[in-house]
Amino acid sequence: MPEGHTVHGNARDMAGRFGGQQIVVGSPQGRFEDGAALLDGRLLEGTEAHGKHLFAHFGDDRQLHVHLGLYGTWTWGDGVPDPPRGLVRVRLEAEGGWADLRGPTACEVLDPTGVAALHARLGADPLRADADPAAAHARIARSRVSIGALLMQQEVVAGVGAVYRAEALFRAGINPYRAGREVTAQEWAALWADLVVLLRAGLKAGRIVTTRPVDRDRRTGRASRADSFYVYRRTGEPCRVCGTPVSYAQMVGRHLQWCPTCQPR
DNA sequence: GCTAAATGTTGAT
DNA sequence: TCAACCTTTAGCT
Repeated sequence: MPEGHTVHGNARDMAGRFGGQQIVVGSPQGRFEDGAALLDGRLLEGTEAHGKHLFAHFGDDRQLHVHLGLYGTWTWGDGVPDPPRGLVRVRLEAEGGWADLRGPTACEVLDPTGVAALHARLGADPLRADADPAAAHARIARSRVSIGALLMQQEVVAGVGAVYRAEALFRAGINPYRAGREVTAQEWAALWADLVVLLRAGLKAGRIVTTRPVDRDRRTGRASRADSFYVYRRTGEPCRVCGTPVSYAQMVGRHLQWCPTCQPR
């Protein structure tokens, strides 16, 4: 699931596999031929993620920027890759193996100006050491927009998507319709701290799990995929904490679930 | 094994 | 406001 934790994992994996090597860059699909030519044969100096955006540094003057969107995926492997199957936008090859990118929303080569502009419009990323949660709170504290909508704005908090939004608000006991300016500094501090915990756990596990271990096994005696969340995709099912049926609405064009008892208006 | 829906953003209309 | 992206996964049969 490509929320921020996925992209940070991509950056980590890409650096581990290709960092410091000369990369053969191609676009078997053909849609990125011009960009690939700008990177082909250059040294991959490092990678980073900011929210859901991946940056691969191919020298001082150019970076590969990728946003997976809803469908995009990276596939990795050792040795020599098979002939491309399906629509491979980008293929990277080096001694460290190969990587294929399919279905991204954004895939482009940026110069330092473009990179700076992109970072400038992205907000606090719970997985970055340089994140500025105070700046995020400054925006939230003067906004009449709901906290559920604000968490989805990448210029406020970078890396949170529909899953982390629903789950973090549940764990904080905050109703998603509450206006940003009605979230106290203390509540924001706790919410931010929890996002750091949740995204770090997601990065480590490779998938999103927000339920505490004690909450997982209580009923069935075993952990399952459905037990990974408190409310996300559990509309109408009993809240794991209080039993109230989980509510559903669309907010900012995305699914949102919450418990009307644990997260009162 | 098949179908429908999904984690998200961009660019066209 | 809507289509594109065109993969993965959950949920059926």
